[in-house]
Amino acid sequence: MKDYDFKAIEAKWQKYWTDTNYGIAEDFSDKPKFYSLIEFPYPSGSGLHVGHCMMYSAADAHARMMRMKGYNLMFPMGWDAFGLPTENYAIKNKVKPQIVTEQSVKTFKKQQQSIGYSFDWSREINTTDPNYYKWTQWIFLQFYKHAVVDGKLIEVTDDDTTTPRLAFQSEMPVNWCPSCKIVLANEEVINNNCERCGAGSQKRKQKQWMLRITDYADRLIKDLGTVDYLDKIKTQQINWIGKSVGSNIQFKIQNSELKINVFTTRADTLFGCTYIVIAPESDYIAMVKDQVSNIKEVEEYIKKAKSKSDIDRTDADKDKTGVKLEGIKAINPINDEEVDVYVADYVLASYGTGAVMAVPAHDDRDFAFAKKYGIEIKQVINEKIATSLSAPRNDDNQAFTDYGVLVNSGEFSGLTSEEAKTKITEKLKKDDLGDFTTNFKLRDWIFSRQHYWGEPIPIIHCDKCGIVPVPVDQLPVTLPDVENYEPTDTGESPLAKIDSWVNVKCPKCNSDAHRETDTMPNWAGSSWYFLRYCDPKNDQFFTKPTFFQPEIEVTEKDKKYIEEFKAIYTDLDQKGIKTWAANRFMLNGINRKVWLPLRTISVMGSLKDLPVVEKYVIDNNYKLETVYPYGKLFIKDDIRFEYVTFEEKDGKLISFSEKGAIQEMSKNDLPEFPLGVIDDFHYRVCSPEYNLKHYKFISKNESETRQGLGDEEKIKFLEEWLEANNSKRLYWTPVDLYNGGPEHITLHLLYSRFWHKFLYDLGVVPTLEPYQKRIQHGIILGPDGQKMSKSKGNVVNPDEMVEKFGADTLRAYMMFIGPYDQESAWNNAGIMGVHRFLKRVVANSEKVNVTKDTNDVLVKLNQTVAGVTDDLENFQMNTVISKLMELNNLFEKQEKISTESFKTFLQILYTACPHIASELWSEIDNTVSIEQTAWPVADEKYLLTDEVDIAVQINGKTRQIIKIKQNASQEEAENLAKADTKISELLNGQNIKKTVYVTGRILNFVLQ
RNA sequence: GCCCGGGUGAUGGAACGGUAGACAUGUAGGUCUCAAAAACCUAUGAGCGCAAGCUCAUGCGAGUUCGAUUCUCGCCCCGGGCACCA
Repeated sequence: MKDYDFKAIEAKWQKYWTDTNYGIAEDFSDKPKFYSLIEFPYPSGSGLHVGHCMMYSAADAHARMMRMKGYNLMFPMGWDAFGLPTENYAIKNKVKPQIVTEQSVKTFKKQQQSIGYSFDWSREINTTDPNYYKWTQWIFLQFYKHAVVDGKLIEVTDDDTTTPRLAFQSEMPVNWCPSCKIVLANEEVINNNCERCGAGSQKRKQKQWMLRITDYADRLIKDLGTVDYLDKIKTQQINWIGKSVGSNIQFKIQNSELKINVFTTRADTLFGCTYIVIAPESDYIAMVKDQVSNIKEVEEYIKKAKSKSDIDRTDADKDKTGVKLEGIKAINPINDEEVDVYVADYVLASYGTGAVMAVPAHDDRDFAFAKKYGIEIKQVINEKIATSLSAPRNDDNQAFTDYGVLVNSGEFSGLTSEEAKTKITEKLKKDDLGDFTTNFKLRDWIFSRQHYWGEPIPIIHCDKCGIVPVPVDQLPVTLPDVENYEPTDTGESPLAKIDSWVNVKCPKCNSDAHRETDTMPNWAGSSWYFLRYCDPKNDQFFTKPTFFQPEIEVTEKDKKYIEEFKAIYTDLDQKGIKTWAANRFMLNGINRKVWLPLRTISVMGSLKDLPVVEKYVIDNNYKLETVYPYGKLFIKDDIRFEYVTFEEKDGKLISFSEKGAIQEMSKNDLPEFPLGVIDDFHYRVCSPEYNLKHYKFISKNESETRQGLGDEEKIKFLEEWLEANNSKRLYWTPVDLYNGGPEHITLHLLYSRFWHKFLYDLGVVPTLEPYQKRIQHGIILGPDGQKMSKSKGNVVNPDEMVEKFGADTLRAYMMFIGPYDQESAWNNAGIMGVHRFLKRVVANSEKVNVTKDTNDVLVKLNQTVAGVTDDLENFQMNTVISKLMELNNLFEKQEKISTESFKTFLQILYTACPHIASELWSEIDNTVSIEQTAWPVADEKYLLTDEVDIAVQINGKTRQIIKIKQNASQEEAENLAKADTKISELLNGQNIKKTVYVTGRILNFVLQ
């Protein structure tokens, strides 16, 4: 029997892939592009984790299939190498972090290559490479040089000190980790402890660089509607941003000019307000100080509150405390009632206005506080159902926090909460005592770190000129060599000690100045790395052109169409009908595919008077008729559009491609869009202006000077432009599939989406969102079901597994271990089973011969091809392997296996186990190597077999299995079933009330 | 408290509303061996039965259906995220 010498086989094929440049993606290929991105690792000294292997193995299998399917696939790898562990190692061992990083990268790369992942090594990037971080710094400078004003990105001149820049310095109470000696971002503080080392964090005030992510908060929520992420991921992002729509309401302070501004989402409860509360840190305290008679007591309380740790402050269960401000009263602007003012630490200074109106009857927190301090509880909302029994419920021991109908609210009594929120705020607005407003939980991003191993912030401080950005042509600002990497106790970065680096001349006035010594957090480099892969060696990466951004203007005509489509889609929604369409834009052969809801195309078509969707036939059996002339490009405003619509035929979606060829699509290929009523946002996505904005690739100046040109000339201009060196980025983006860990779905994903939107506004990236689709892998636990950790001694080392069982076994086991997105525990017996499977494959290869397979084998083979293709596309990796095992088990039972069948089996096995599949293939066929072959397609003929087993049921219970022609009629089936002795006995003499027959599945006799 | 997931044999897990438990592990018995390992074969949800077969089984309780692991409602438990965010 043949030996399975995996070591020799794997070495041989890994060398072959390197020699033949397998995995290197081609820029501007004629093939359709597919950008498959996996999160790049932090190269730690301890080497690759099996969790990495899980993601790489699955993504590599998918990538290899996509290449065989004819895609020009980019599957790059790089290193997110700035960060604390490296710095800490450097401090401890007195080694340069650069050296530590280099060694770790070497280890990682060697490990990845030993498992045979087909990364495009020609695009390898490293965030610590000055040629890389030059552009991280460039982006930072753009943040500094720009501001969002009235929803539009504008440039800010260097001497402008008033416009709120997107990167700015601020004296901030920051989270200080006394152990790491570092300022932590809010997001890095978990339960008041440092996310890295677990030490308790402290509050400190320090000047920090900040990024104004809050200016993008709304768009970060809205644009989630255009991408294909799991609901779970979308909700988590939405919750994190925490948008809250409400009102600001002003309470005048009696005998004073001062007004206290409060934020509330429940303006409808304003009549029930019996006191107001301000946060201990609030600036209002200083403003009212002189009028407060018990100011000593108040200051004492504030001091105490500030000294409490966040964990005590934010524990919702703890007893509420506070102090009344004696001597002052606030005036409720809706009814001019006097209410007391309290200071209490259950109100946060950092959210809203730092002050709230308290309505104890309708808010749990206010209720608890009012009970404790004996404050009046005034009922103003009744439950809708209980309107007739208008008895107040002041004695209950909880607040009624739902919406209802207003009572005791003057002219507003009888309104619903929803109505009253608007009406009350409108009235206040008239009196200049309130307005509608929106708040976010998301805070601006603290972007400074006081460490060595990060990108230097490219800023120079000059005594005369103030903050001066480093001129772009002087980038990168590189890290100097340092003797000692320890951060200073003053909270400054170790860079501050390097005089030769710090002291520079001001680029503006040439007088003495000094460099910013803070560095960036390690979220910086990872916020745009996927762009660099597209064009990793370009030293003019983010330069011209700036894209023209037209104003979005809604015309009367547009409004009419919005109404029209609102009606249509509301109707479709109510019927529970879902619609999809793909919209593909062709630009000089560059294929940009955007999946959009059908209505998008409709709206676009209508607005531009294009007959895309002309007729709807809406009845019980929904049918959509498209009359768009398929295959024809048309040109509008510099853009070549091409529509691809889908039609449902015989339960399958048929797409009409540009060449007029009909291509079948699986429904799974298309994301489902929730069909809600079109709002302003959907309109914007749908509007042609929006899409123009998306795909306009010429500079504003160019556009203005070229307005007189004909379409042909414009296209020519575009073609020329695309040949310019920036176009690789446009060719590859957006990322079609982004694969990563669950731990990154709030921070990294949010940050990189924010950067991308900013870059989009700058006009240097062509898409609104960086990632079209995001999936995530589950975590691999140790054999004991615990999280793997060195201290628990349950770490599985991938090197050992490769040594013991081979790379193919490890890869296949990583796919087989469990559902891709769920956590799974490592099982040593499990990997043995997979290894056994591969040994059996090798054994079966000896039975390959010129022979004809039985129908059973051909049926199973084709089912496997169809099933595995589907599973790989959906990352259902565990069933990919089990289906291969099933087929192999069937092969085992055969005397001989035909060459053709075995070759097909090897092609699909190749995705998971490329080494052994390549080897066995080369033994059978030396004319072409396996990775050059086209992905097999299941033969329909074998998917529908002549004979099938169907279940015969009586009253829904299976009583017999009979063999029957696949497409037998109900009559034939019934006769055959009744001829069966068991069935006939059971049916004997009984009345058949009804018969249900599902072709090829079941036959059910209902008796009685 | 709020928002997402998820509950199926001894175990990891499969099942377009249509034969529940594929595939793998484990266990038991067997073949081969002086013996063991490896490999291979057989059995393996529970209960009843000599057998044919029957009954019960997908967290619990209802509902829709000829038929529910799958859809709907209520409840219980587990995991993840957010959490005094007004």
